[in-house]
Amino acid sequence: MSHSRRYYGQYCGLASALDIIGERWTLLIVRELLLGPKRYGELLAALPGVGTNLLADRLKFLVENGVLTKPASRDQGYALTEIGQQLRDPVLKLAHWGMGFLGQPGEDLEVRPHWGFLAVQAMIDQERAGDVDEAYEFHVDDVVFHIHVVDGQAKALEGFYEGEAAMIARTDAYTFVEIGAKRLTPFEALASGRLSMTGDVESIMRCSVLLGLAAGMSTA
Amino acid sequence: MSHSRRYYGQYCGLASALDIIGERWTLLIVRELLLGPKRYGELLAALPGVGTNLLADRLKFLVENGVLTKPASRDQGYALTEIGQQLRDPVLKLAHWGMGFLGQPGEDLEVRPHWGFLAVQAMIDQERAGDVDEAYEFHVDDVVFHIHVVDGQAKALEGFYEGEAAMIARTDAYTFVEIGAKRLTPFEALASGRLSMTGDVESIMRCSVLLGLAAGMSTA
DNA sequence: CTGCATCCGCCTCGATACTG
DNA sequence: CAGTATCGAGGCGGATGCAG
Repeated sequence: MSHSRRYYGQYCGLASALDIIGERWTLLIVRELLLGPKRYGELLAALPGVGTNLLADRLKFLVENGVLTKPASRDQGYALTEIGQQLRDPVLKLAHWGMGFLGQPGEDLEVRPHWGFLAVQAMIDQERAGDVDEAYEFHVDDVVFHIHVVDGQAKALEGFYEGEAAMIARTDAYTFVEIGAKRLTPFEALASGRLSMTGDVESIMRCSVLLGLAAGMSTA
Repeated sequence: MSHSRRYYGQYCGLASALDIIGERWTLLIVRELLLGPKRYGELLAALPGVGTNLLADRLKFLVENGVLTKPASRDQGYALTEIGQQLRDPVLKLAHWGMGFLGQPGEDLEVRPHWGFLAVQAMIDQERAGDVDEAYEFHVDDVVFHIHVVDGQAKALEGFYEGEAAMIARTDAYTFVEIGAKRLTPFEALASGRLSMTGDVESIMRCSVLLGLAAGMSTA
């Protein structure tokens, strides 16, 4: 029973938030669960380097504090509660901010295709959602997700779009994140064959604008 | 000389962000600097419990990574860079989320009046900014700040409003944060004399709505 | 085999003392 | 006033053990 966890002891919202999700690994656990419920083993696999005890501790603590729910049955997983889901917005904002610090692709950095799904959610600038009804589909390695723009609102969803996507982009996880980090422009990725896109040119432009990738391309 | 700091080693925006601002105390340092430049000693005073060496380490690291600038002259302080300022949004979102976890006022919890300024910024829901041009002034202990709503945009600013505020609220730091945490309604605070308000009733209502405090009051 | 608890070496943290 | 040096305590990471 590990009592006497380190608290900041400040009557302030931020300090209070950090008392819950400020410890090492915690927000990365949340990141994984933002993409859907996951079992203990799946989390362990998605978080290389985490200690098994530490993961168990974090999960217990988050359950106790109403951020997560325990697996209901054997074949389910930990899931975010309503309160936990409310971390989506701040986490995406942090992720967006952090993209500017992504280092060299290099060596021992882990990449997972489904992180691309989070990257896209982080990159979406709702203010730039045009007044159209169309979808952009992304195939990152073996993971598929899409953005559906309708009524001036852009939503990111897992899986294929139920209908015909106005654009389909195919790439690998590494290239995808690299584009998000603006270490690589979509144009360069296309030219080097690491990215392929099909669809309407104007749709591609609208998608680029939506994701803040339009710099360096001809302005629409 | 910080050797071999702990990194997550994931090619992901969130992990990358946490490599920069994920360590203990770092986001609280950012919180303080969001309210303006501060010197080493001021930070030390605003962060009870932080070690002097740790504060120095964090500051050096944040400067090296372009989040902060060193004090330009002796009588200035550390300041956020452009990149550092971009943490405002995610930090405010986190602070807002964390208000739900604020514990009992109790005993040894530190409170600072200027945290109320951050709390207000975190509570503002821009979507609910009405189509008016008015300001709400807050006097929290000896700290004064105000919200100015104009063109459907609400801005929080330090100091007095240059003009006549449509509402003036006076309270102490503890009560203020307690209201933000929704452990206390403005109505209860008024009744117990811990909060006093002057101004137009409709303006007070609009301010309450803007800050998400209208629940339990008559809907406008 | 999955899900977690226990143990241990190491590194970070927090407090104090010290220096420019 | 603004940091640096040092050291005990405890959180972290990896290996291992154990129950369902």
